[in-house]
Amino acid sequence: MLREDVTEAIRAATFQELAAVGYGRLSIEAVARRAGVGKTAVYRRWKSKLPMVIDAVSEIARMGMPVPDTGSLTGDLRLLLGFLNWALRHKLASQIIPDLLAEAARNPEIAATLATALREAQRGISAVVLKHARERGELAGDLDADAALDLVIGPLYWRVAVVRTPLPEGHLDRLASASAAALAALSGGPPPSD
Amino acid sequence: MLREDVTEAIRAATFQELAAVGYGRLSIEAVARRAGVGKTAVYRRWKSKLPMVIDAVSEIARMGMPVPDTGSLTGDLRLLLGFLNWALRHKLASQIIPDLLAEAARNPEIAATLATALREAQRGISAVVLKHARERGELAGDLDADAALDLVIGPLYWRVAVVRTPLPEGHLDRLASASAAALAALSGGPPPSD
DNA sequence: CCACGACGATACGGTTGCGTTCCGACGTGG
DNA sequence: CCACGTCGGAACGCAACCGTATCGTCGTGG
Repeated sequence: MLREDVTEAIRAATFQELAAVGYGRLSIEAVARRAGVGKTAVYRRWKSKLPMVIDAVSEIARMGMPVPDTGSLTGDLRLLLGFLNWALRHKLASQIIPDLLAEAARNPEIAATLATALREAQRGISAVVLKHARERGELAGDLDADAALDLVIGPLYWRVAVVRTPLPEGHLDRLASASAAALAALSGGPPPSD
Repeated sequence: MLREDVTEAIRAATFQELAAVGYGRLSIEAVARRAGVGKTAVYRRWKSKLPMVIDAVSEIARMGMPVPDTGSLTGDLRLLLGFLNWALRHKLASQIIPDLLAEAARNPEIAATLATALREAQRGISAVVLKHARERGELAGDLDADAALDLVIGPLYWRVAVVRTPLPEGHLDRLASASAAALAALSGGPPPSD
């Protein structure tokens, strides 16, 4: 009974509004205005702005990250970093993600949504990549998966979404091999002797 | 002529309000209310909320990060990470910093303030630590200082300020040695052979 | 062909914050 | 002792947004 094209227009407007003013300042009036619909259409779908935003985010978060399998840990990491860089550089995402992550510190529902939408997917991929590396003998077995994820994602997120400085040529390649070395050191240090 | 205790009360209230509702929702009325002063006292000092926030942030950002010199790269990194962890875990800072960093993507003045307040200090310390490590022969000479900073700060910031998961016992120690390995790999890879 | 329901538009009263103005109280310096 | 400027408090008109209600329109299913 609800028209899907209207729903989609509202979702798109929600993203643009989130990027423009952030969750804190986001107003349903502005979303409806931008979507070219009446406020009625919005309130008919969601009770307030929180479920509206959560729905929009959940919708987009089904974009699956590809699971890399290049044959080497450094190569897998390079693909992951490339994808992450591509996603974070998209204009809307680079504004919205840090904003929602900051808001998640105040809002448990947003935190839960982002946790399932972003981090669970990351975790699954990370587990596969690490398992392959272990099978190849590139890593020892006793690796903390969370810490490994920090070491791979942290530097690029910090650079792209926080510092927002352009990446020099070849940066992702160097980052991938540096992260591989960090993982090796973390896993007990078989290849690098320290 | 302006009473300094009032100014300080407003600054403190600004931080608490920033942590509670974020920059987007921060209102001068709420700050004055929380500080127990009249709106007059605020407008007498700053023209609007942007200069008020910038002044408060600039004020607090004079907290110098200590320059570590433990005799080893891993030890220096461990001290840096310990300080960063301590700062980021403070209740107000952990809410305010991600919020302002997200807002900085929209607001050049906030971006500039944070850049000088946070990143210039980091950069100076990073330069000293890397110089020491080079003199000790722990790193090769051709190291990109920005990339090095990403590798050290990124994982911890991601974990503490974004994921917000408790750090297990010994995590900072492992992170410090893993980061040292990453820096070695990045600098051309003399100690770890790759 | 008709009833139903979603649609955009408009208006409503209520709340919040803006930035300004005026007030009486206080305290400090001349 | 008096003038000045800051203080907290209150009120102002204005704007934005809330959530709800009420229109007439339009497309679809019965």
